[in-house]
Amino acid sequence: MTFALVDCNNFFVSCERVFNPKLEGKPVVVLSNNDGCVVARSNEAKALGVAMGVPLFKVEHLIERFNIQVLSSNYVLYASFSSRIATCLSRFCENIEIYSIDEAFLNFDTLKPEALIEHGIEMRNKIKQWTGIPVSIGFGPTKTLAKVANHIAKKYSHTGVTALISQEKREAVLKKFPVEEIWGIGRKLAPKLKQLGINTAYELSQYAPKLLRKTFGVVIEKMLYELQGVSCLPLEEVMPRKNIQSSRSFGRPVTELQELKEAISVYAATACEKLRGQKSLAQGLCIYLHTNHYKETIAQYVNQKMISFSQATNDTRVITSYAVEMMQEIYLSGYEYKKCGLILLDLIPDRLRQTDLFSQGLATHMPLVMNIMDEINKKYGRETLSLAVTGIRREWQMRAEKRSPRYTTRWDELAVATAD
DNA sequence: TCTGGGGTCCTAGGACCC
DNA sequence: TCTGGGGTCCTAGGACCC
Repeated sequence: MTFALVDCNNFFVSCERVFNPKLEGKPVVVLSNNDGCVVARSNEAKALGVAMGVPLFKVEHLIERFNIQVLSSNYVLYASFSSRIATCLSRFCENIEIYSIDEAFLNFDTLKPEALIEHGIEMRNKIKQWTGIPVSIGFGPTKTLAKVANHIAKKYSHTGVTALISQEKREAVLKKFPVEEIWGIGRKLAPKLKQLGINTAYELSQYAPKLLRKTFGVVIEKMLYELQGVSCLPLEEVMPRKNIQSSRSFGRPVTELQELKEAISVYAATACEKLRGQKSLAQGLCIYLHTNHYKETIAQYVNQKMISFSQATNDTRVITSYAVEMMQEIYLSGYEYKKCGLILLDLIPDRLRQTDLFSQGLATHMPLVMNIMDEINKKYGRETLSLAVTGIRREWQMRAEKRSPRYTTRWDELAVATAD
């Protein structure tokens, strides 16, 4: 087996730079929703000590002192770059797993090991040329080793491409690779492994598999084999979601039921659009709301409610009306709410649609109305059509004060070429 | 003042059954 | 009174990822 992992460098920052070249060479960070945390950093910002995931207010001093450029996140723009990159990749390989917005695994079993690096460099150059986004590429006999290779490529390689195929090279690299940097070893597991004397990826790969499984479970056992070059994690090309969640923190504390109903309706519309996009139906729905648990001085309230539908659906109107009703049931007045959200549960393919015995006429029309709504929104921009219950003023909506224009998906926000 | 959002998989424990 | 053992299904919670 030969896997490649293609990973975009500082993805969100790179997207911003494509349309705003003045950001090139400068320290730049991109913020999470609500402008809360740092979720992407340019190399320059990393070098200044801005940590991943840090709340903005904690690095305010660095931003001021070093004049770091700060941007709100623009997910519509990033998603559009992501799909362009996926299109490029499909020119090089038929078997692709889109792992996240900025990463993809590719299968290259048919390519000779000697040819990998050259092939990688060509892919990298083409992606840069066609989309403007720099990527790093790692090759390995397993997904975990491709991840390690990608890490090495990003950190040490001039070409941005690394292959870890031969036994000797793999061992040499793993002996210097800290155990906490392995894909799947997080903040809790790393100290436990170190207590057992496992400090490097190599030491993990040489541990007794059965003992490891007993202490940490099957996930870590698979990791051990993956590090040895035995593939346990297959390429998963199509991954329809099993649940779809939509939620946001509010831009300000929310106390009124009316606003919560608006918010949950907006999230329902987003989630249902995704649901139809992956051609699924939901069989259940969970909604939740809570106050700000970081604020110890205010009264706290957390609640959720879950239901199963009698008939699987992807109709925004049906799901919204359930969501609004459920919100009414779990809402209590007198609290300052920070966030609410909704999860569509137990998704199944929509070809399994069961028409209800008692509502045949209506049921057959429902998909059509939703399809038309999706088409219109796709053509004329998000929320050209929406349900009235989602509200107009939406004062509760999150902050995004420094967002760049949606250059690639809105006619009115296209980039403009000027002569200055 | 200011602390994201959306996922996956695994496991332990309870309820229930034979 | 005996209070075993194995199986399934469900759920909540933990850990991790980007």
